Order: sequence, then structure tokens, then C-alpha cells
Amino acid sequence: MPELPEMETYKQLLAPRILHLPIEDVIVNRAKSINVEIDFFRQELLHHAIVSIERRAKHLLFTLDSGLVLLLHLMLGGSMFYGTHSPNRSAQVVLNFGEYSLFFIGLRLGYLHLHTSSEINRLLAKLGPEPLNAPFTIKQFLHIMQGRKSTLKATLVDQSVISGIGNCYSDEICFEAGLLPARKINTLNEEEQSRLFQAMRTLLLEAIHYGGYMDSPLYIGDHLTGQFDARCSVYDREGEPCVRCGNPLIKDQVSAKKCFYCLRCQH
DNA sequence: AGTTATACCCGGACGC
DNA sequence: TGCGTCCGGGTATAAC
Repeated sequence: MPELPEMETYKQLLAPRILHLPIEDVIVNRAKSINVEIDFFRQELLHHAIVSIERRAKHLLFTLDSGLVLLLHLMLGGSMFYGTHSPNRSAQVVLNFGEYSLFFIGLRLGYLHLHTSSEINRLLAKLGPEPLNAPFTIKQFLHIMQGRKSTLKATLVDQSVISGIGNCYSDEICFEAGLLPARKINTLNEEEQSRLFQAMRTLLLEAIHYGGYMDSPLYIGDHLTGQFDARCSVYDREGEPCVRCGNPLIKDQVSAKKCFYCLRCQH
């Protein structure tokens, strides 16, 4: 499922392609994917343009020239494609920009909702800090971790603690930090907490650099998206040899989440 | 504050 | 191959 690095990649690849282009057609094939009447949705988008794309946690925010905002969450299995035709499955929502269209695909629990900016602020108010934003320092990280009793796994994927990390990157971060996902936060010493902070930054930055781990390209000729998959160390690699020690990787359940790790390299 | 359960949704994996 | 069944997984919400 798309997490912070995947959404960041979408943002970076999409912005130079669609910003300021008038939306020439809007197709909604699945009413449940949006939050307003289809006619109203079309009316507010047709002949308008997207003037900025921002990422907040796992959401993308497309701001229109009217000030209204499209809030996208891909949840599980959602993706986007920019081209002349939908790549495989039929798209739930399509925005046409003339020659090319942006296809929103696989929106099941995912959505593309239209909101005013004040609604957006209210909806996203409970999200924790962005792990890569400049103000997020080791000091703030230690403060956030202070007194927490739950597992590393549960904490990393909790969007109200730190935003944007999901099941894949939480496992990768734990591996990078040499810490077991089942460890309780309050058992981490200061050196381990520092390692966790560094691992989180390093891993997310590297994942963004390599276009995330999801494999479907945004457009024909997109060779960036998904390159990080080859660099994932543990996620979905049950039984494969650990890249560090060769021991078979373990699949487990931690805090009700599927979870992968190396028993020899993580403590 | 934490944990657990439930609903949401349907493509795809699995069983026969 | 084909048809039926059921699972997964992020999030919101409720209950304990």
C-alpha cells in the first residue's frame, strides 16, 4: 500500500505534468469514491486547474484555482496512472487534461474527496508530525517517544504519533535500526532511540530517492517508481536470507500487524 | 493511553 | 478452466 515515499514520488512526478492545465473532462465511474454529488464534483472541477500538489502523511492534496482541495487517500491497492488510456483495470475517477488523463485506479477504501481548505485542516488535524520536515528533530522525536508503552510496530504505524509510515516502511525502519518490531518503546535506551530516529530518516529519504517500493509506473517511460522494492530488506520476504547475516527472515504478527524481521540482526 | 473489535471494500488468492 | 469463498489491510470509531 502506498505510504509516504510512494505519495511523495507521485507528487514529484505529477506536478510538472498537470499543474495549471485546465481540466477538460471529469469522469466518475464509482460514486462512492467521491464525497459529493457527481454533478457538483464535475461542476467544481471542469475548466478549473490544479495549482499545487502537497503531500500530508499518506494523503495528496490537489488545490484548485478556486481554493477547493481534492483530498486523495489511496488506502490499500489504490494507484494512479497518467496517460492516454487506463492501463488495466477501469478507473474509478478520471481527470482529463486534453491529450492525457489522470486515472485513479483501485479505489476501494481509497477516495478522492472535495473539501474547502478549512475542512481539510479539520480532517487532518489529528495527524502527527511529518518525519522528514525540518522542525522534526531528534529532540522532538525523543519527546514524542517519551512515556510510550506500546510496541515499536504499533507506534511507527500510528498516524497520530508520526505520520506517513505504514506496514512496509515500519518493518524496514526496524531492520535498519537493528530493533525488533515487538520491542516496547519504553524499553529502548537513548542510543536505541537515536538509532531509530536516524533509521527512520535514512530509510524514508532513500525510499523517496528510489521512487518507493510499489511497482506500477505513473506513466509510460516512468523508470523511477518502484525502484526501492529491490532495496527492501525484510518486507514480504519471509524465509529469504537476511541481507546482512543470511539467516532466514521471520514472518510474525505484532500488535495485530503482519510483520517481517531478522532474529539475528534485530534485538 | 493502550488494546481489541468492527465496518468499510473488492481484487485476487485459494480450494475444489 | 471455472466457480464459489474468504482474506487483507488503513482508518475511523466504539468499547473496555
